[in-house]
Amino acid sequence: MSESKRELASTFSPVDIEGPLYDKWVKAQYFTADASSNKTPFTIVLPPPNVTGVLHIGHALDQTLQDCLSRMKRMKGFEVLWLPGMDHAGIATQNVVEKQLAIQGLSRHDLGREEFVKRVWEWKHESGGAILGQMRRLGAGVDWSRERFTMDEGMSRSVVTLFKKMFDADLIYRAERIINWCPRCLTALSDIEVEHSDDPGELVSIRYGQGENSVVVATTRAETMLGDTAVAVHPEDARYKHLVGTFIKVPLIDREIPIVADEHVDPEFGTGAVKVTPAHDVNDFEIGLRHNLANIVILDAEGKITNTNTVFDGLDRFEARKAVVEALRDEGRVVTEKRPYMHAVGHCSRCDTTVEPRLSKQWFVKVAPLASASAHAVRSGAVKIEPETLAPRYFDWVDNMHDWCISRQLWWGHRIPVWYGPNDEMCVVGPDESAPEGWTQDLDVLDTWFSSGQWAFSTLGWPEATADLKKFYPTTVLITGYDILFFWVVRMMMMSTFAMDGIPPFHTIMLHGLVRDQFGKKMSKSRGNTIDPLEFMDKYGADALRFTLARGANPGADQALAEDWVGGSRNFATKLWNATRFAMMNGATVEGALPSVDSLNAIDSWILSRLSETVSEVDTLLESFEFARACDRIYHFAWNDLCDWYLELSKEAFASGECAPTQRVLGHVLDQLLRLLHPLMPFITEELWTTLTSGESLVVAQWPTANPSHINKPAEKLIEQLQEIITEVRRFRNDQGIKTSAKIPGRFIASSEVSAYVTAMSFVLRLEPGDFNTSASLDIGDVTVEFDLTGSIDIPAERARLSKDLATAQKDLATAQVKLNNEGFMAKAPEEVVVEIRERLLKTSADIERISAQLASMPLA
RNA sequence: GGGUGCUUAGCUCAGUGGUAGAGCGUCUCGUUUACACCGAGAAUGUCGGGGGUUCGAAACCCUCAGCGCCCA
Repeated sequence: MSESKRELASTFSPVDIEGPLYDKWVKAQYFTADASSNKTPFTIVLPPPNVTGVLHIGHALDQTLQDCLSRMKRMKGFEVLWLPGMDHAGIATQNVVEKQLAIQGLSRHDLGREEFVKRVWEWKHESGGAILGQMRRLGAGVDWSRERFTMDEGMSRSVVTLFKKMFDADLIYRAERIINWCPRCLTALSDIEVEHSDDPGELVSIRYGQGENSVVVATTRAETMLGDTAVAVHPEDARYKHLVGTFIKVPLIDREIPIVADEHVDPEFGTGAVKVTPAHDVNDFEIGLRHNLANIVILDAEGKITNTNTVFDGLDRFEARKAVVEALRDEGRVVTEKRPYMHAVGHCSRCDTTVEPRLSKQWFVKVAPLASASAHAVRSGAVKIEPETLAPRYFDWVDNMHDWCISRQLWWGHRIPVWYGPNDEMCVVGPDESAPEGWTQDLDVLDTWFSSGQWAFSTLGWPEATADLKKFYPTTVLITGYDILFFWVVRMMMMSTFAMDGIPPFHTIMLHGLVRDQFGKKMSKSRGNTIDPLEFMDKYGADALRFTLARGANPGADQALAEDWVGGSRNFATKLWNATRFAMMNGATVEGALPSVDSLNAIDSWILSRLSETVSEVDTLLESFEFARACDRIYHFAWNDLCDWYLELSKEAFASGECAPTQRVLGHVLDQLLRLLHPLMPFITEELWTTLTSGESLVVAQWPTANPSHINKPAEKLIEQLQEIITEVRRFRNDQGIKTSAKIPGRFIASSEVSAYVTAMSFVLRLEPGDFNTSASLDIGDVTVEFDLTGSIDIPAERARLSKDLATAQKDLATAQVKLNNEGFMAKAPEEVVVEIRERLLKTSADIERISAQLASMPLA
């Protein structure tokens, strides 16, 4: 890959280098972790993407951050394991294959369960996991030798083992409850798979009963009245006290139902009386339990009215709703109708169908003990949430969790390891056990989260006591979006803590935000503002996309992303490319010892000082997950310090040939900078570094460390002075309309240390010293610059510039004076602040004097 | 309804007590042998409103307004 002294192409083309470099890294097995090493482990498990998914911009962000940390840790000498894989996404995957079958006019029932599952596996082998290839494009340095899938053999064993263990610990039970049912997917859903939105509906008030004993109830789901088994009022509600204990007739079906008193009825809502449909509403179900009400199921699995012996049987729930209201209106029972009436409606997170609360026998995880252990792990400090501002969200969730419905009426997934005997016996069958002859297995499968919740330990070989598990559990840090804190992170916490004898799955949970469009709006297909990371990688390179995402990643905060920003990062890559090219053309080298600090000029000393400061800052920032700020530091060091100033100030040395120390210093600075940037932009840094140093690979190179002996404040101060002088001269030239490229007669009159750098400055400023008659001069502090503008000086422009500077200085002076004249300030402000203000006063006074003199000596026109 | 976050330059965002910053965009000039995916220079903010604490507030406290997110 890296012949020494190879020249870099004049333009940088990401797509040409990225693929081959990634292949090189994988082939060299840099990403393969060694469980037998004695290095300190650093483990990250990749939040497993969905097997049906493609790489979206959120993955790109998530993986960029993980890759950045794991590459840095590898360079720091840790035994890094970043473990990849996918989950089997029960509903989503089944949907994909069912859609394919539908094209042939087939349903999964036509194939039968066994054949259908076989088809799903075939689909997975052929088309599943496109995202894994896309991760390679991004440069994700994961350990492919340890890739896992939630349905693979090892993980399946883990799932069955843990199910049994939890069952034996009374943490899993089967019960008839109201669950969220998707009438399209025909399966139960857990609470978190339901998304609520405020939708327009209709609030209908209906009169039950006759005359004085009638009661008006309000509902948005009129059709459920067919399943009503009570009317409930608040026990203290004077309006209804006399009716409690009496019976009333449900219209249309003429069923007699009791009027019951229940604390949970809100007397303020509607008329204060509510209809109770225990089989089709969670709250009503609770009321039903308290009052021994019958549960009458009036909707079938597909959401059609059933078993009511009315004309409504067979109607879809939404048609039935209209028809029921119509029939009630005909009977004069509709008191009021509010339309539109906004109310919260649950939707299936997979297909958006309105979810139906349904009474059904399902398997549940009893979460209370697990959730409290998970909460404790964070409260006790065993697990840290970054940024900690997001911890309250975590606690909100774990402290108020409902039992978790884990059974799904699907075919694709881990089949529940429970078998039933001929006389309603039941047993849980572990991995190496078999069910009694003639018994049949539960038809349902487990929620996908039940297996992905085990990701942190089952991927390492649990329940076997493997070397991986010993070396790499618990994992070091989990990096994921705050949006799945409740979905996945909490489940990992619960299941890991239980399975691994109380040891939580990670030391730190690092949460990042979501990627939004360039105006900060949420991306969605319907808005049409989605961003395809692959497209950006094609156009600007993976490094550019990564750097842009990392640069936007402020802790816990969402970030906006626009194509222009990615273009900007590409420009940064090109800048680095050209800077390295220029450096190599001028003999930059990493050979030999770095010259001793004392022997260096201030320019070389300064860049080494800035490098050390940058290395130290970036290291601290990355260790504390401050990706955005780390990127910013590197960007400004590379572009401003290195390219704008150091390279420019060194050009004179290169031109003169007296540049041996500078060649070595420049080689060192680039070497260190490329190392520092490698975790963020792995491809271009690798290409440049191997070319510059002939080293094997940055992936396994050592992470840079700050050198305290390189910190040189006097040199920094001096270079700042040079920068000020150069900037002032440039301003002057600009105001005088002199082209940047034009060489003009100019010389410095400087005492002090500055005088040693007048040649370098003259080179940068294109000033030619020599004998000439001064026609204009510029005072900058204690340095004067004289020019020969052959009489063509633009007086008004110069006067305007000086006047502006004068105004600024006068304003600064006034501010400083006010402070120093303030008794409170003088008495209470810390000494160093007072000193600072005094210095400011002196400097601005001197500036004012100088500028005033210049203005005074200037002709008026 | 409960909780929580945000409001700083045209846009997107940093900035947790001492003269307001970045990237992009805008304006002027410029093909100077690393780079026009560039260089030089410039403009732009009563830091959402009001009150308070403090010698000093974008930052701390109170309050109002607007926007967002999570949960019900």
